[in-house]
This record gives sequence, C-alpha cells and structure tokens, in this order.
Amino acid sequence: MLPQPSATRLARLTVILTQYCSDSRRKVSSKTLSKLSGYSATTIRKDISHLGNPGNNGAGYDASQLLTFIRKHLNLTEPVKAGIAGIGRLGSSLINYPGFSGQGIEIIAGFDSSINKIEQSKSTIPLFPSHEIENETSRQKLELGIIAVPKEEAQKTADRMIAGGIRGILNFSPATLEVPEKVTVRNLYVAEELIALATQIRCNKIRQNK
Amino acid sequence: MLPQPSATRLARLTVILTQYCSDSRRKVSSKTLSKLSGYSATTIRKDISHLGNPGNNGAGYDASQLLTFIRKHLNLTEPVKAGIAGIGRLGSSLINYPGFSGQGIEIIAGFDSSINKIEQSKSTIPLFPSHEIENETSRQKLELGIIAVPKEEAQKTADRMIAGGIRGILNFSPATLEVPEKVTVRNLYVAEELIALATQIRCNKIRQNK
DNA sequence: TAATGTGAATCGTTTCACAGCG
DNA sequence: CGCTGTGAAACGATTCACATTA
Repeated sequence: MLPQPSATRLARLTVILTQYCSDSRRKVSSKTLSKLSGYSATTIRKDISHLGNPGNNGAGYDASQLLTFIRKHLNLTEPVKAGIAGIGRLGSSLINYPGFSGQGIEIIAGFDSSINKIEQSKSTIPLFPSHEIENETSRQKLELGIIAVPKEEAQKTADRMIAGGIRGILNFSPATLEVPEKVTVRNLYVAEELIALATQIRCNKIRQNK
Repeated sequence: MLPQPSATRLARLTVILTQYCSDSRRKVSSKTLSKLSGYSATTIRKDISHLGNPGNNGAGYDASQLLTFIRKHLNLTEPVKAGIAGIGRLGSSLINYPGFSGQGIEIIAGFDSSINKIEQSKSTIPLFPSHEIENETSRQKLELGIIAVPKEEAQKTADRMIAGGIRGILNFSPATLEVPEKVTVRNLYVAEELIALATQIRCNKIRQNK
C-alpha cells in the first residue's frame, strides 16, 4: 500500500528523470536524485522500494530503467487524456504549456461558457461550449478534468465532468468541490498558498520540517 | 508549535470565513466549517486550539471574531506585498486575479525579461525588466515572490529575488529551486499534480485517506 | 567502498473519547 | 443537549541503523 506522499514524490521523480535521461546520462544514485529533487536519499529509496525491487542493488540505478520501472508501477504507460474547462488566461497557459506531452499528459479538449469570444482558429486543441462537457468527456473517454473557471461555475463544471465519467479533477478555482467517493480531487488554492507562505515567514511558531 | 498542515488548513479557513462573513452570517460551528472545507470538524477544532482559545466555548464561533482571531495569530493583520516574475499568460492571470486583495495579498510589481513585448499601459501594476528584480524587491520591501517564468530562468530569478531580500517564494516553474535556509519555497508543480492524479485513479495501491 | 533495500524506532498528525461550558 | 477544547490513543510517514550486494 503506497502512501500518498510517496506517490506525489514519485510523480516528481518521473519528471526529473525524464529530463535527466534526455541529457543522455545513464547512472543515477539516490543521492543524485536527492540533489535534484530536494527529498532525502533515504526517502527516495523507500519510495522506490514500495514499488518492489528495480534491480541493481549495490550500484546506482540505471536512469532510464528506473524511469520505466516507476512509470510502469504507477500505471503511467498509457497516456493520460485530460480536458480543461475555462479558457481564460490561466486555461490558455495550461493548454500551451509544453511540459505535459513528454510526461504522457494530453490535454485534448477545451471548454468555455462563452466559446464565441475565443479565437477558435488560434487554438491548438478543439474547443467546445460548456454544455458539451458531459458529452465530450464520455465520448473522448477523458480521465482527468482541469477546472480553471470562476468560483461560481466550478461546482457545475465538476458535476458535468463527473456525469461524463471523469475520475479525477485538478481544481484551480477557490471553490470546495463536492464529489462522489469514486472521484478524486486535488486542489491548487493559490491564494491559500500565498497566505500559508506569508504565515510561515512571519510567524516563528510553525514547525519547519525541511 | 503549529504543525505545517494546520497552517495550510487555517489559511484555507480564512478564505472560507471571509466569504462566509461577507454573506452576513454570524455564527459558525466546526461542523459547518467542515461542510465548507472538507476537513473534519475535529481537525478544525484542533487547528484552532493550536492558536489558543478564541472564546465562546460551548456555543459555536462568532464567524467574524473567529476570522480576526485566526488572522491575528497567523500574523496576517498587515497586507502581504508580493512581486511576480514572468508576465506570460500564467503571470497575467495571477496579476488580474481578483481574489487576492480581499485576503490581504497585494501583488505590486511585475517582472519580465522582455519587457518591451508587454503592453505596459494595459497593466494594472508597474512592470520592470528582470534585471531590476533585486533593486525593486529591496526598494519596495517585497516579502513574497511568485515565479512564473520558464524553467531555465527560474533559478536565476529566485537568486535575484533572494538577493533583494525576499523571504518566501511560490514557484510555478518545474524547476527545483536551491535557496538558503532562511527562504521558504512552496512549489506548485502542475504536471506532477496531474501525474499523481492519474496514478491515484488508475492504481488501487494508493492509500486513500480522505 | 559506495551504493541499495529494509525492519525497527522515531516522530508528527489525526482521530478518539470525553470533560466542561453555554 | 449541542458544541468546544483537549489529553490520550491510534495511525501513518520518515528516519535510522545496518545487513547486503556490486
């Protein structure tokens, strides 16, 4: 049973290893990965060992083997199909972010309430009006939904994605989403992050566990 | 000594309570806050009690008193002055996000390497070229820096902010930042979030602790 | 010797159970 | 009687210490 913090760190390691391998470096030790990630070498070894034994005890890891090993055990061999709701500045920045495809993340549909305003011809992915979310989610078998709409529309957007069969949601809106058990939500609350940061630097009462 | 997860949840509660109070509701119980936040009522009470006793044992909380109480104990009575580097789509969306000011977060300076490209007249905040980061950070006494630049520029941007005296960094770039002890970094790794989500929904091996 | 892999110990957080208050 | 506040228990994650292997 893999602890959730491990899963998050392993996700980070796949990104780091992708870069590392593309620089055509072969060997990598937990110590090197520690340098590149900020996690302790012990934590990294423990995280990896949760997945089983990648081989190569004693020497370091073969970088690309390790990457394949982690990807395989995290069920990341198939690309992830995602849709995004809200084609404002934030949504556009995500659609155009070049770092996803190398990680097997494919944003293949965009949704917005006022689709007319958008220069659809400029978009690199097909765009649909919001009332098509359910249809397209199920038709294209989207696994993940990204919510980049204003707070007021967030719950309704989530409901439509869920009705279409989405399994996971990454929520950039400040809303607290109510979803059924089977759907997983991760929230990126930017204001809260800034507030927490401000507290951390102003207030010496907070446990600083590096 | 306040646990870091508590601090993050309390930050979230201040945002929720701000909304709640603006709807001119007076009383709030830990149970209600649980509904609004997704955290358990016990966790919320424990988080609050870490700060001391807000009064009103037995009955629920007075919402605005509670908000003031939390803000005060998290050192959030003074506004937070922040600067942002990278005025692309992501950076612009943050500059124009209306949800910060009500939370005491003021983004008062923007930085970009190619400042000419930007329609400075359109911007609602002053924009500066990147080589001014150190100067402006120290001159305007910025506490927080937001990094929304490409990966390659992230470390240099952080270094400039730190040289200018920044204490906390919110990093949207996929880089791992190296910073001195006294500087706190929080990373928002979007690709990693999506990967972790994909793993979570595809893989039943992950501990799902709601 | 330099590295991994891992049971055991430690540490931190959450949850429980309940005393006490309005 | 519903709600807060809180020690104590339970739980989960990280770190330690070290056996093991190239």
